[in-house]
Amino acid sequence: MQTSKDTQLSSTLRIAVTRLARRLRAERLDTSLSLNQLAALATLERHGGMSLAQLAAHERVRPPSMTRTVAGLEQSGLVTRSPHARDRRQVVIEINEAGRRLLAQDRRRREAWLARRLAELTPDERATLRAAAPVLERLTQS
Amino acid sequence: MQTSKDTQLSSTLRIAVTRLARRLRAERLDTSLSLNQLAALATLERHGGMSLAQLAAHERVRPPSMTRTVAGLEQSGLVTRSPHARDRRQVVIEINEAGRRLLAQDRRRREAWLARRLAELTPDERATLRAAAPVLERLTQS
DNA sequence: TATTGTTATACTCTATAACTATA
DNA sequence: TATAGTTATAGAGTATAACAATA
Repeated sequence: MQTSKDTQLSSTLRIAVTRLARRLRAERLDTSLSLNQLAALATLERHGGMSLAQLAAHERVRPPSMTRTVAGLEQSGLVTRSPHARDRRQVVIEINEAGRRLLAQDRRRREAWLARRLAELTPDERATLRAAAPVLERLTQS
Repeated sequence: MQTSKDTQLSSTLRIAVTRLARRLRAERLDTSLSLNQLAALATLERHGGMSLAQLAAHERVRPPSMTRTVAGLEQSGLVTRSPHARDRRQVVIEINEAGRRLLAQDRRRREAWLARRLAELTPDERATLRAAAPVLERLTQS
């Protein structure tokens, strides 16, 4: 019974989470930045400055691809590139203030969409989601 | 207060759902099919047979792109193409048994990963998610 | 004449291989 | 000699434009 219930929970949760993520993704206003550029920018914000190879590894792309992605971000004035203090082969890439502003804007837009959907729920349903949110977070950390 | 809490709920939920969806996406074994082919196949399973133009509209791509996507699916033996009964300009694309089996396999794999994560939670946490799953589903329908 | 689907062609994004500069 | 990053080039995947078949 427990097993059968969890199989069903896996299924329902997978479908709901996948669809909700797709809707959220579609809400980006962006237009000028590609999804990959946006993802790289978010990684730089979250983990701080890093070398091109490290950033490429984070995003699971090859260094040549990241070279182009970063070039675009730099041209848009969202990141800075500076030589590594000790190893002059390396380049340190960091998000700047404009980059942070853009990410904040993007998040606000998606969260505004979600907040409108949440407002259509009953208070009980919202309470259920408030309880579930930290559990969903834990799922992604294991 | 309510507003502030919901702002936070939007934020937490957005992050958790986005990350969980990314992990689930990464679990596909697939290898041979592209993500777009997989998505088109799932649409055919969910909505039944349809013309190429209808399928392209569903997947938000242009007809020439869908021509190629469907060609790959047909070559892999997962869909059938047959002329429309009345309008011979149209082609009806349908998923076949092999296509359904492949989708079921793919889902089982992702759900197995999720079930393992769920098994690591406490019974209370699982109960919380069971209550939340239908609410999350409602969110995507509004 | 309008519509469905395909073919021709170009653009974007990614990859591997070759190259430059540093270690 | 090995490593970090860039440049050269090729392979997916998508798009618009032009075309063939049918309505």
